[in-house]
Amino acid sequence: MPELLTEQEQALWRAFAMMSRRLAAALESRLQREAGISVPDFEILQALRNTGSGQVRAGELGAMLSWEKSRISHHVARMETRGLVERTSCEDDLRGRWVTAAPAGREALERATPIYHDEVRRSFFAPLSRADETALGSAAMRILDASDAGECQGQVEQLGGAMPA
Amino acid sequence: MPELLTEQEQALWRAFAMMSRRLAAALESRLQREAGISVPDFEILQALRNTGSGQVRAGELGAMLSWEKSRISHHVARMETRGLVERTSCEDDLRGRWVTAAPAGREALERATPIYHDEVRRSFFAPLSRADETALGSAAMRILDASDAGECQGQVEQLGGAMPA
DNA sequence: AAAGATTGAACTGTCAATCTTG
DNA sequence: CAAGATTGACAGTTCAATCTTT
Repeated sequence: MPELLTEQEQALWRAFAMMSRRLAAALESRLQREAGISVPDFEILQALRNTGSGQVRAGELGAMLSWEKSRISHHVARMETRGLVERTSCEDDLRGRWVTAAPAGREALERATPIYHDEVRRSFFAPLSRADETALGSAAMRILDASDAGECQGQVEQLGGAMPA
Repeated sequence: MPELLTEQEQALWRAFAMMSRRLAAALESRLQREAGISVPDFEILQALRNTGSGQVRAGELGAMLSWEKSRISHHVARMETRGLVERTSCEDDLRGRWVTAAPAGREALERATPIYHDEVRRSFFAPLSRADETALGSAAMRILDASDAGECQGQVEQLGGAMPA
């Protein structure tokens, strides 16, 4: 195992890691400043909207986002105190909980969506050529495939069908 | 600004974000499990070693890692209680603090280094072709350049000179 | 007053323990 | 006991306030 990375490889890895952190931070601060919500808030609200009924059980929400169940619970509880979502008990299975977007949550999502898309476009897509995009897509697919190895169903296939040619 | 991303673009961005999170999580859990330290711990210890004298002032450490000063202070304090680093006052400028690696910190770094490199090789480089590497490097450079716009001196040039052809 | 650093409060995410229902 | 979810304790991070030295 003592095969260390070359200088070139270390430089590439550091650049990749820094790019990732930078992009995440830019998105976070812009969403927070201009829409008053965090990226995790946004992801929850988006997942709720992507559900036809607008009602999702906490566990399923966790599966959609690949979050731990306790993270879902804590985060949804915090969002409820801020009036962004509501929680109600299931009738048919009293262990479960329905999570729904509150009016304020829907408004926040509407405000946040164009900002989110704009920031991704500016900081991620704008500097990339079409060739860069294609290459990034294939790289992401391979790395995710390798890390999957049997878990995390379907999140990768989604990209496979939608890749830029 | 209401120019939303296409489905393809959203899929690419999601894949990229998931890849980043997955890689960071894999590295974190492996380092924690097999070497008993976190990635931030590792970064601090690495930065201390990369300094010839083994002595760095807290502020400079923050500059090396692009961390906030309070983050450095909190993290180094925690590492000190675990016996990984030591802090001493500067003689010439009593406002400053020297940070040095303690013996346990140097041992942890030695243990962690091959694990860190191995994990980066396995989860990041192994799935990539040479073409993927080159493309990722150019993409990272462009995105970092765009986000820099005057700040963060020299972290990008480092890659420019060391890119895989 | 400015620079270097520490501190405390607030928030996020993780792990293990717990509670309730099936 | 297993499944669905909540809770509490803890580490990491940020922000603003503070303290000391220049």
